[in-house]
Amino acid sequence: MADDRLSVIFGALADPTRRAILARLAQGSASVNELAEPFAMTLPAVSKHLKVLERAGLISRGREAQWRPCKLEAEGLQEASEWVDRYRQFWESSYDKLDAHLKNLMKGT
Amino acid sequence: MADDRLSVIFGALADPTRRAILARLAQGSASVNELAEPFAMTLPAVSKHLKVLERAGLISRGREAQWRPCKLEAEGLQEASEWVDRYRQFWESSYDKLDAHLKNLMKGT
DNA sequence: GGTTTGTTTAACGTTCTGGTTAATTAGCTT
DNA sequence: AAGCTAATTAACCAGAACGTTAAACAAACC
Repeated sequence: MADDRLSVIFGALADPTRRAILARLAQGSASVNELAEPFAMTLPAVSKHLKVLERAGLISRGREAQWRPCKLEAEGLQEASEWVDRYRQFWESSYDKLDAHLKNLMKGT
Repeated sequence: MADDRLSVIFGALADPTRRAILARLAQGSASVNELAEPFAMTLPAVSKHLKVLERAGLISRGREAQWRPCKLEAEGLQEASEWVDRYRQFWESSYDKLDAHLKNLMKGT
């Protein structure tokens, strides 16, 4: 994967485990063990995912005794959103959207 | 990369060449050769990128004589946007945002 | 039918990813 | 100091990603 900001961010989002970690962190900070718990993989694997997320600016890691609490970070998400949003006008006016809308109308009657 | 919808979409976006192709297609359909022109890579490489984008539902490809015109497709972009938007409330209320806002105010005076 | 133009497929090499196990670091507890 | 718990690092492996060149396919053109 290329190492420019957006590639790193989207690359980080391109994994279901990492997206699940973000979803979990949206409800509040958690330790590595807590984050790892739902997954059928070893701790080092999760640790690597966290490093990827951190590099992408999607999480940050603190330090509290021997725990390394992770929290969701706005920066990366915001950058991703800003990029995608540049295309919003495109799909909002697209035929697909119109088509879906029409189908919905017909289903309703 | 995992093969679930979102991973495929974000994976496709995690490459500057592919994002550049999407940016180009936002201004209208183009043939493979036209799309390849700005890049310092061979045609087969571009062809592969297009296949990735197609698989992600970010573009579609038609057929016109020996040309294979590509056009931007709303579907994939929309899905990406919907996912990211679930976190919008998060970063919009974040300290970072507030901080940036305050800095802006101070810069303005 | 042969050539030219546009594009894809095949085969291959290198680097990156995502996982493993084993060893290590860091900090608390006794 | 020894031992426990939390987490990371190191070394390794299989498979995927991204590029190459060479060959094949498709459709127009002479």
